[in-house]
Amino acid sequence: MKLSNSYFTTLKENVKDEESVSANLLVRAGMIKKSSSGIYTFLPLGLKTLRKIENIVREEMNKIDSQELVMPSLLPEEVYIQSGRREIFGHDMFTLKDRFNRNYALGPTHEELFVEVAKDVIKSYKDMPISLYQMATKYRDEPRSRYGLIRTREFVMKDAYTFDKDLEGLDKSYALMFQAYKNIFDRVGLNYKIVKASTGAMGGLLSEEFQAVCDIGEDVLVLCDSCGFASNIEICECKQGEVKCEEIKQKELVSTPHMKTIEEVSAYLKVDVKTTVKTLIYKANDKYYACLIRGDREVNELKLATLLGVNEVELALPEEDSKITGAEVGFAGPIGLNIPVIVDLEVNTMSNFVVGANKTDYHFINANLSDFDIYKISDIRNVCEDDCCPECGFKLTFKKGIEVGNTFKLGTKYCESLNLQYSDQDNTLKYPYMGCYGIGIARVLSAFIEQNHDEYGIIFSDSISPYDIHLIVVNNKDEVQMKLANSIYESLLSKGYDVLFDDRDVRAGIKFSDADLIGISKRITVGRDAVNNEVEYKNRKDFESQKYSFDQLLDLLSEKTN
RNA sequence: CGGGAAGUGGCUCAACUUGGUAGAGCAUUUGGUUUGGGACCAAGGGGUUGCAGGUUCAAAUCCUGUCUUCCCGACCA
Repeated sequence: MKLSNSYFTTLKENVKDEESVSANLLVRAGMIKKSSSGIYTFLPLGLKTLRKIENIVREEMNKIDSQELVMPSLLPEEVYIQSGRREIFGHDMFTLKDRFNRNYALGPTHEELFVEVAKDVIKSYKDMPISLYQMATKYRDEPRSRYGLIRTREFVMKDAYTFDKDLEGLDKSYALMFQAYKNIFDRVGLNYKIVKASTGAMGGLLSEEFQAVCDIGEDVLVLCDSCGFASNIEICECKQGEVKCEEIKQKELVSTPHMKTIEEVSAYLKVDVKTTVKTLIYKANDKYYACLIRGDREVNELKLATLLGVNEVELALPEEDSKITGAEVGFAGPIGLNIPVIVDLEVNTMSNFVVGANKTDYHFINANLSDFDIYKISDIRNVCEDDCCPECGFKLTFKKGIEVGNTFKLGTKYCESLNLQYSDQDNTLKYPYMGCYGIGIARVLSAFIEQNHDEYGIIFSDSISPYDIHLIVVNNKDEVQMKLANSIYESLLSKGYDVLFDDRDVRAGIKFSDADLIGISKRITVGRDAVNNEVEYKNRKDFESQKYSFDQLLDLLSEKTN
């Protein structure tokens, strides 16, 4: 592609309606353009890059004999009502009506349709395993779009689904897909971690996430360098010692005027935050529970919801809190409370601690577990960096991650709710075991840029660089340079390289800066050495370029490709 | 949905506090000088100041409403 006559636009400065590095670089490099919040146009250069990622994904899917198809985005709302997921998605689902007032939805995910498609071919145990995938646009009405392409309301996802006759088959299909995912992210060149995660609204037996390590990531990854343990914080178990001091003291009511937060209370009483216990009132299915965790910890709502067997829990509103405790918010405590009290495992090891007294401006000191009734004792807090690895007891490290891929062992859940059965060898009807596997294509692109850029722009890997080679002619009015550059361009094209040829009539500095910004992995510069039939070559990530004759360069390129 | 910030030419911003009818840099057009890291000189073009009301002789500026975007939180297969 010759730049002089193509759609190409770059910006010198960051734009004001993007904050993240990747979104700014994508906009400045002329790859994307915001249409509205969380909705973007992919411009030619951006689309080309996206296609590179898609093609890697396609190749790896095809390699494991997964077959591609495409589902519609516009679907009757009924599809989700039948599977019971209309309610689960709630406001996350875009819905609309057609001219006959029929209800439609823009598909947020496609398990239901894949089951319908699978029904047509799965009649017998002999018909499995089956593996299908698509690259399709998903629509989710996110309450808050964020970080450019990382959290959008319309996005392309590769989603794959496997159907097996039994759990053993699912394990095999899952392992194949899992390896394909590793291949994909390795080929892209992403720095990623695989962590255990919640099965969440998908339900199912196992969920693992492929997380691109990145400071703006929205997930917290809990990692152990010693044994390789890796988990999303949302489901990471807290390893808890049993050591407990004697309950030697009697509880004592003390005045703590206006001290509402744990920090204020511990500072006022001059005690370590670690000797305080906070009481949080949660609501689950309209019932209230008091949750006790150490003052400096935070409740893991997923663990709490799982413990109570509900889909979600929410913190009680201040007025509800006050009604239950009889005190202002900030003074809740377990003693004398008439709702069930759930004690975190860690609190179970504490004694002689500080808690709220259910009386405004008062706390108890030297309170103990024997001072109140306990409904349940369970792990309900988030793991912290001072905790030990639940597997091997070694020190944990925390990292932030962007979820770029997710693999689920769903089990028979969807096949049951959507009634997909097959005849097994013993002539009984059974439900297939399903797996589902997603990759957010544009998220991969954004996460990659977050990880691979410098002060000048993007630094693409060879594998997802929009073009193989960026060819610059320093002075397009210089006949010698232009002639050499043109012959190199033609020659590279004929050898199958995809080349972006900057033949614009602009100053060299502009060409170099644009090249740095858009980040094509390899660069050939035709300049003053053209008279000696020499050109310069460098990788985007290198500082210095090297001089080569074109023939030498061709050899070099083919070596690198092979 | 709560809290915060911001909407002024294609982009980044100034003028707003203290009302007087919009300005700079970049981009763009023309001419000239330049030509290996975002050049310089000269001359142009381009804006109903997000939108709608209100106050006023007069509104980018003050008031009210509304829309949009970003950030923090809530939420998130």
